[in-house]
Amino acid sequence: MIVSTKGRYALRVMIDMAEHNTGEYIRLKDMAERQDISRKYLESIMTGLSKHELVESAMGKDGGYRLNRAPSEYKIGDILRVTEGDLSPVACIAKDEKKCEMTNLCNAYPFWQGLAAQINEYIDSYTLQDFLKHKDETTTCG
Amino acid sequence: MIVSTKGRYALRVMIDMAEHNTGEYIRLKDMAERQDISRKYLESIMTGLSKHELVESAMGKDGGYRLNRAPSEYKIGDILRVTEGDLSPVACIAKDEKKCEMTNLCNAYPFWQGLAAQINEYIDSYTLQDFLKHKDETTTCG
DNA sequence: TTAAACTCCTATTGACATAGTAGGAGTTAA
DNA sequence: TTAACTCCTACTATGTCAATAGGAGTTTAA
Repeated sequence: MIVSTKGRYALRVMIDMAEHNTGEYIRLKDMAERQDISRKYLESIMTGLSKHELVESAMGKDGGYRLNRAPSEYKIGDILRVTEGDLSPVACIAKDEKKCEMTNLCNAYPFWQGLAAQINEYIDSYTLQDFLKHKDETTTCG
Repeated sequence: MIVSTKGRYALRVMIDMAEHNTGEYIRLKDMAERQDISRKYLESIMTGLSKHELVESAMGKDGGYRLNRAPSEYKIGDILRVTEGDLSPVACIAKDEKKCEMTNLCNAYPFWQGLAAQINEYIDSYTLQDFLKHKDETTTCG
């Protein structure tokens, strides 16, 4: 599995935020309820998104999270890469993998690189805007 | 990770068999040594490939495994799907997954379906023939 | 006919990642 | 000052991965 629950939740929540994008901070509690995700678990996801500056957070009463930029400025790839850490389809491609000593011998290596490129190209070809209900009809998702 | 060690080994071994494709049965021991894979672990991989009729096996002395058809008749996707079982990039797309009750609500679902389609298209666009050293130069991998 | 060389089958194991849970400390606006 | 939040660290149950282990069954050649 290339994208875990965490990544799927992150995407859903970001869509949720785009749909409720009034400029006000959105309460974590509300997002958790709408998306049927445990409040505690969603917390850890939002912290990650916030640290990577995909969202802004505000503490205290009337605090919460809000988007940083227009929905069309969020590539889905950015959201997934931040929450998942690594989207490599195979271990021997992953960044933190100690360089596979068979790389030069392995006929399959370029094949895996090509697959990774395909995947990143796809997920970077959509933005949050594409997931909004009243979106531009010229782009359809999937 | 969409493709585990098992799938990568399976591909490497199938390439190995294509490179030593004389019509004779190839000893598991030899493949394991050439590819630096544990004999016992490779056993379980070969059993799977054999059960799905991607290779033929012969027991007893001078037994082993051999390809069933020409290297150009093996789509990489077939090899990977058989050994990995499921290549879905996300759990909510997987065949054996109990149907996600949010499917109709979830704006992201078609996006994931599209990603799965991309991946399958890519891995089905190559065959074992593309990995042979003296291959036709018009197709290059990766 | 016997034994070598192989495939085939069913556990078992250690390591790691996933998907949360738990509890509380810190922050801010009303 | 207190309610309602975010933020932080640690813990746990479950499952999958990547093997390993041991032996049963099969076939061919000497």
